[in-house]
This record gives sequence, C-alpha cells and structure tokens, in this order.
Amino acid sequence: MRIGNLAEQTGTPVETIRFYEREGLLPAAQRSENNYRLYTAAHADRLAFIRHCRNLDMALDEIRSLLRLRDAPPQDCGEVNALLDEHIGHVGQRIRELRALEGDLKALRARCSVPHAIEECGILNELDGSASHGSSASPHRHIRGAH
Amino acid sequence: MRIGNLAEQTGTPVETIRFYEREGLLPAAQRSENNYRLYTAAHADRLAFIRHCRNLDMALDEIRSLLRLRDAPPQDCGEVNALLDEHIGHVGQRIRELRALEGDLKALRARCSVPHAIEECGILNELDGSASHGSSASPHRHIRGAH
DNA sequence: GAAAACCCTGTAGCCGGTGTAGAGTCAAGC
DNA sequence: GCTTGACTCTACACCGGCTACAGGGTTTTC
Repeated sequence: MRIGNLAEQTGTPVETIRFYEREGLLPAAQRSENNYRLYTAAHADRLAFIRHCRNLDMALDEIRSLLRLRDAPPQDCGEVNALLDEHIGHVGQRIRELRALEGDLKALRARCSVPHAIEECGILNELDGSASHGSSASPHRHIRGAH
Repeated sequence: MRIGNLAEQTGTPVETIRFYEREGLLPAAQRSENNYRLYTAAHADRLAFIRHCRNLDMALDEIRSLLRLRDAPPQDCGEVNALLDEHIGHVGQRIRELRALEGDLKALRARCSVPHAIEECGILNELDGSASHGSSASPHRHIRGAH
C-alpha cells in the first residue's frame, strides 16, 4: 500500500504520516524501486492507534510511551493506567483553569452591557487598571491548542 | 526607566518585552547614548494592559485589536464588546470540547481498573480497535496551550 | 503524448514566547 | 587601575504538532 492509500484509509494527511516517520512514531516503510514508501497492515494498525491517541489529545511523547508499552514483552499494564491517569489529570486541570478564566471574562464583559463612549468603557478601564483580581490562566502545561 | 526595571515592575521577562516590541504591541522605546532602551510610565501602562489581556488568554492579534480601539478617537465601544464576546465564545467552546474529551478518557480508563497482563489490557485493545465512538477533540481553533 | 494525479526531499512558517552566544557598558570593591 | 558581577544589546535557534510550499520525478488517465 502506498502513502496516499494509507492516508485515505486512516484519515491522516500524507505530510503528517511522513512527519510521524521522522519523529520515530511510525517505523520507516520499505521502499519500492522508484523510492515510494510501501506500507503493510501493521503500519495501518499502528497509525490508527496513534490517531486515536491524538483524538484523545495526548502529546506525541505520551503516545511514544504507550507505543513502547504496547511493543513491550507481556507484563502488567500498570504503567498504561498511570499514564492515562496523568493525562486525565492534565485535562481536568485545564478545564478548571478555563472555567475560572470564563468567569473572569464574563465579569469583565458585564462592566459594559451597553456601548458607551470609548473613554468611559468599563472594560478598557478595567484592563488598564491594576485589577488582576481574578484567577488568571497560568501559562504552564496547558492541554495543547491554539491555531 | 530601563528594561530590567520595567520587567520587574510588570512581572514580565525582559526577552518578552523585546518580543512585544518586535511584534508591534509595544512602541519602540527611546534609546540612551549607549543604546539602552528607556521607558516611560506610558510604556508601563500599556505593557500592564497587554499582560492583563494575556492573563485572560487572549491571542496577540486580539490584543492588537483592543489596543487599536484603546488608541482610537473616542467613539462607542461596541467593538470592544464584540471582541470580548467572541473570545468568551472560544473559551466556552474549548471547555465543551475538553469535557467531552474527559468523558472519553474516563470511559477508556474504566476498561482496565486492575492491572492485567499487557496483551489483555482493555485500554490498549480499545486504542488499537476502530472504536472512535467518542466525540473527539477537533484539532482546530483551540484556546492555546501546550508547553 | 499530454495533462492530471501521485510521489519524493528539503525547507520555512504558524504561535507565544524561551534560551543561547557573543559582545558592549557600568558601578562597586580591592 | 583592574577585576568582578550585574545589566544591556543583537541575532539566532528551539519548543509541538503539524502545514505548506518549491522543485523535482513517476504513474495513470484521456
């Protein structure tokens, strides 16, 4: 199977597949005589696994760890549980941060329910002032984002 | 006031101040004879404004718009309201996505409450399978993150 | 036999910074 | 007067997780 085929089958852009190969998530494929990548069903399985993890917003490093465990000799899967619990913790944390942020933003928005002249705008005035009364989103270990 | 002083006063790293200048958020400061930046109270006010906005997780482009409105000739502040409403919308959206994600992750975690042998691990098996039953976080317009 | 669709490598850009190298400047202490 | 340390400057590379080129080769289709 060639790369376009794998891309279609897994709903992954071609460039992303090559990127995963460079990152060592997907083992390098065999090459045909004209240097095209040739994939097997095992590649498709692994890529599907990666994409499921990405849908769950896991970082590539976390996925790397899971893949290592998946490839490991059969032992118990306590580490899998631990990794997942940690990720769930990150997500919960980010939700709490964003909810606090939402509260701050709504309070700010309430300062100007009807358009005023701009120099009387309660919102701009509050952003000017030293009023950092709120919770404030810490710029650390967020849960990904922004485009 | 020199850059280190401004940094201390506003709790902003020195490099970030220079970065904001390059990005056009902060106007270029006057220079002393030895080429050091010299800041005024107006700079400090503007930087404080920017930092408050960043605490509210606004993108630099959104902040640029707010600064333009702040600098504008006095008119009504309907645009300020609109910009804030849009940002509140983004945050709410991201919270909904993350909550759906949290649900998926907890369902996945429940498949393996006690450590099994690794080839019987319900979690890895589910990630393998074609079970994308869940809501899945779309990788678009997130609300920032990741470190 | 030409056009469209596919494949390759390599590189740059996105965001909001952070961290480095290598150099210049200034004040205090010996 | 000389060293040490704190501060400043510019210019650049790096982070994650892609995405989008440029510039070429190959295969399929009409």
